[in-house]
Amino acid sequence: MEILPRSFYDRNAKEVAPEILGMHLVRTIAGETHVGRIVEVEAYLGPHDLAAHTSKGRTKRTSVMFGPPGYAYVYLIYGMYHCLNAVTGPGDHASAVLIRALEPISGIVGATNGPGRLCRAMDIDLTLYGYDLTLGGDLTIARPSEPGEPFTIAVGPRIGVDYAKEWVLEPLRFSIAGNPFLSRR
DNA sequence: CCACGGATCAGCT
DNA sequence: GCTGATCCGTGGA
Repeated sequence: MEILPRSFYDRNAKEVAPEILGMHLVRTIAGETHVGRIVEVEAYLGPHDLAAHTSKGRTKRTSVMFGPPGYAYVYLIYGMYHCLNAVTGPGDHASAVLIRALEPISGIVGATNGPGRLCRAMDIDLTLYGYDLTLGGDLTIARPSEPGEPFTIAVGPRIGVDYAKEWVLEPLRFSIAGNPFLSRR
């Protein structure tokens, strides 16, 4: 199992997003390891992308995205759910990839087909805001040692961004075609 | 200070 | 398909 290095994240979110499909999200809590295969993601490109949180400028909430890539951007949505992103680049480009769905591999309890649900199942909250994903610590992303079955990548518009004007239909949602653990819709 | 709304989900009709 | 839950970041006064 190879921990993805910072150079993996140090590219445009549009390039990183399809390549992160099939990678393993590894969460360690109190010595227990939970592993899920990433099957659905969305790219948020930067301040010019009206669907991205960084389009509102640099704030305390979004500050981690304005820094170097390879860190976790976790935020609270609708007062009840957390969402996990990996900050991408290049450099301090203020872009990120949202992890939307996982296929359970080991140790996972609860549903993981949706960004809010997977954070609940993996016990991901604001304490992991800004966590370095390249350390191989409590939260990391790794290339599985077994490549697994080849898959087709499905592309479509992002979910829940109706406010984003001309960006609503941008094909920035990537998923493993036909995977049974995709989020609904 | 106060008001607003969201990168969601579950439950009901 | 529609709505309520639930709360903090954000922006305007």
